[in-house]
Amino acid sequence: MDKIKNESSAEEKILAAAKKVFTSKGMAGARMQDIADEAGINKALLHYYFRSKEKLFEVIFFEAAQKLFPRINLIFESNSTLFEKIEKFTDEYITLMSENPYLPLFVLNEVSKNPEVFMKKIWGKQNIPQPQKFLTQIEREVKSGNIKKISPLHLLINLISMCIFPFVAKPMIQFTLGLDEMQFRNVMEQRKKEVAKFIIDSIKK
Amino acid sequence: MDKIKNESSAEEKILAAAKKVFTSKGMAGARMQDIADEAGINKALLHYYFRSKEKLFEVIFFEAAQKLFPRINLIFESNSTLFEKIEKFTDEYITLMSENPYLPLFVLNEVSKNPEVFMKKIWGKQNIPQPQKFLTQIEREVKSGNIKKISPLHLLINLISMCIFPFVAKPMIQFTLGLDEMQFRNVMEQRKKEVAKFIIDSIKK
DNA sequence: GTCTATAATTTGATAGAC
DNA sequence: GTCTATCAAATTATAGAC
Repeated sequence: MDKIKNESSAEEKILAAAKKVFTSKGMAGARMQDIADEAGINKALLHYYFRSKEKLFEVIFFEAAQKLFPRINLIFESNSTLFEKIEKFTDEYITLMSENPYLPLFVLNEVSKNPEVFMKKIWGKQNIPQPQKFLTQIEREVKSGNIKKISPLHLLINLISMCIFPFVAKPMIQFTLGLDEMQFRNVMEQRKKEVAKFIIDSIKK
Repeated sequence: MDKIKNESSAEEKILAAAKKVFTSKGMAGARMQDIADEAGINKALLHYYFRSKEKLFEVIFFEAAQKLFPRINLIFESNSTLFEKIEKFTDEYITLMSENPYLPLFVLNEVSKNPEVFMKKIWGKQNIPQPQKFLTQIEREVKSGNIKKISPLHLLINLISMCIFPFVAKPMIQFTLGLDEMQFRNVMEQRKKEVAKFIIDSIKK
């Protein structure tokens, strides 16, 4: 129970190192030796705590996937108004991505390399995003004439695209626009409001 | 999946096979044996035509990268009006991505794993996207009061995000929205007009 | 040019001392 | 729990026959 807080345990060091190596190199590109070096421990110790590379990867991947997805539901299923949901989503989601910039590309890439496994293991439970309520709400707002006529599906895709893509294309954006780390962070900070404003401007009457 | 034609030369068969394997598994995950099998030839022949795995990868990667990027410039640097450029960009770009759905994730992923090499080798020449003209055009339209006040930078990021992201997140979107291949294609076809309309609705006065 | 066989290297995983 | 040493399998690359 009484752990010295400054020193993390071997298991914690391994998990932190594995997260760093897997998210930057991917499952196929990561080396157990890289993770051991990064954790400052021996390679054999990885197998002592986590049976295999695949087991270790799954721990990191599922933690990442759950960070990326389920929070969407909390917003979609709340009782806020449409505009409130849009503002809340952009703010919270871009905040989350800013804290884990490598996460979206890592998860999307691994998912696309193994869609079947992804579906079964991650969303076999209760984590499936249920955008239906959000889609229905948009349709209702359109029909009641509160917003312009727009496809709920495309509005949803637009919202998510504008929040996540900048992190997927981070190195590309930084290079083409000549942004250093701090400038990139600032631009993402601005987007929390800019994206919501952009969307609302497009759909409000 | 495309069958590799019997009458094409060995080199062509290898390139087609390498494209398929590399874009689906990435550099680290691809196996020379996979490529040889896919091409219907022997593994040694890969090394006869292309010295090493890395050389073969570079051919595929640079071809893919050039398909993804330089066409942007043609639109950005044309003399069309802002609205025309937006409509042209969404239409042409989504068409291009629909023809190569695996390309964006492949390129973005490999770029992020090696940003330095990417910068030097791909854009050391004349292929660097020059969005400056487009950004200036937006600023001019804002100042002259033709469109709403908006950050040119964020408008550019929004435009590209909405065009490319759906292909990066293709498996995720298909699963959460329950779309088969044909339905996904149809949704992307709709987006050619929907995205342009969405943007123009947001910025027009 | 294309193949079979094999070398050389990398890498995930284990054995066993402490 | 942690280490060193080592195995076994996978994988890139080459040699040499045809």
